[in-house]
Amino acid sequence: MPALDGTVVPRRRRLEPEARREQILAAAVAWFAEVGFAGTTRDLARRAGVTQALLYKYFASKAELTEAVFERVYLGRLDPRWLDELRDRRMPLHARLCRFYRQYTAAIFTYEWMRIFMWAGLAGDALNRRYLGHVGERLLAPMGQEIAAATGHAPGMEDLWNLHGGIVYIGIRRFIYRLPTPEDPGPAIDAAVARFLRAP
Amino acid sequence: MPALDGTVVPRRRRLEPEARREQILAAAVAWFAEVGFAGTTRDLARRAGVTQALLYKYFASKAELTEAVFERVYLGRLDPRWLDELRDRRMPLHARLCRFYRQYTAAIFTYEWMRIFMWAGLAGDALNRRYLGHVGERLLAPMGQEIAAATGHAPGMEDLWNLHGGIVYIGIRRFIYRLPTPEDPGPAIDAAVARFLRAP
DNA sequence: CCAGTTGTTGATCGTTTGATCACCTAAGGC
DNA sequence: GCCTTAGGTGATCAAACGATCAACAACTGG
Repeated sequence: MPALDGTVVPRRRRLEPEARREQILAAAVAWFAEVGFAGTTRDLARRAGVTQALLYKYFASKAELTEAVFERVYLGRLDPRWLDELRDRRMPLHARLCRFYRQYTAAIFTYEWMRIFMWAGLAGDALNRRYLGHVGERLLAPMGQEIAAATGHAPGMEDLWNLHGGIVYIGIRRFIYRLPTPEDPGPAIDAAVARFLRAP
Repeated sequence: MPALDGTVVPRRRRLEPEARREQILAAAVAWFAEVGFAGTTRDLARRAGVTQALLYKYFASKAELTEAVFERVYLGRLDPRWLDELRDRRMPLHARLCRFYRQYTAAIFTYEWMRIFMWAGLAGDALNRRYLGHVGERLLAPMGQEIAAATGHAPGMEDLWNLHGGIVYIGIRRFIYRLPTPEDPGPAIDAAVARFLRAP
């Protein structure tokens, strides 16, 4: 089909199934992050640049598509090396905590992750609670052990959640409430960690 | 209409418009808090114990109903006396901050408020940002002045948001993520305030 | 160049949604 | 008791929703 400028503009572009599925999934992540899982498949298809019917060639239902969005967003987000580095006592505790939270926030302070995590939390998704259970047991608890070993005083889990929440709240302010926040959360993280360690 | 047990069960109960509107609004707050504003008017009506058509005798549209839910949830939630008490220097700073955050969390740590606030935040509601702007300018900023006056060192706004976020995150864990938290947030608040004031 | 494969589409189905209507009936004044 | 008022209901509409299907057309191998 020749366009006005003479170039050929095919109305349909055939993609390999893998590429097309990836394109739809990426659009779904962005779309559901913005409007939540109540967003319609028609608007999603328009945003992805495909027809609504095509969605159902790659995902059997809307539920299966949202499931794929969950997996994409959650999977591989927590780097197992973080725990090893948290426990590497060759480095001062303060530096380890700052490094961890800079890495952690670099991983989750994205528009897609923060918002989909919050949508899923409100919807009562189980994956959400499992993720936070993992954070508490596999990250915060060991972190508490390191703090106890270095300072001689073991913080309670509620103290650790307070440290964690104060830092994560930066991302909530920015991506959920769309309030202005420092471009780089690093200094705020350092200050929060310093305050936390200064206390007995 | 006589029921099986002989008592008269009127199929329709007439209520004064004020009482009926209040009943619907209360049900709407609870319902939208649970499932978000994408919840259907039919399910809401069933929950309120009225017919769906009746909703539209008291609210012109679903948008007007959600607007009323917003007002109900937001309005009068911030007590102006809190600011006065924060500035009352006859009491030690530490005690003032603890008292404030105990009152503040007592006001907002409810299933309805926390969840509707989060739903509205994700939806991009303007009332949400206005509320948090108010918190920053009318509560956190004066709080910073009091801390500066008492300790000789003025905290930055980002530090204050960190204190605030760490405490609010208790409510987020409980009502948004449905994770177990201490029944009484008081001790955690005291500890967070103590840590914050101990730092220079 | 052509035929077969298959990625893609427009049209459409049944259901659910917000919203409206004519009609019904409970309650209060006489 | 009766009649007027007004709170409440069942039925229904148009639009939007998730999902399906036959038909189309872009690419591949020959």
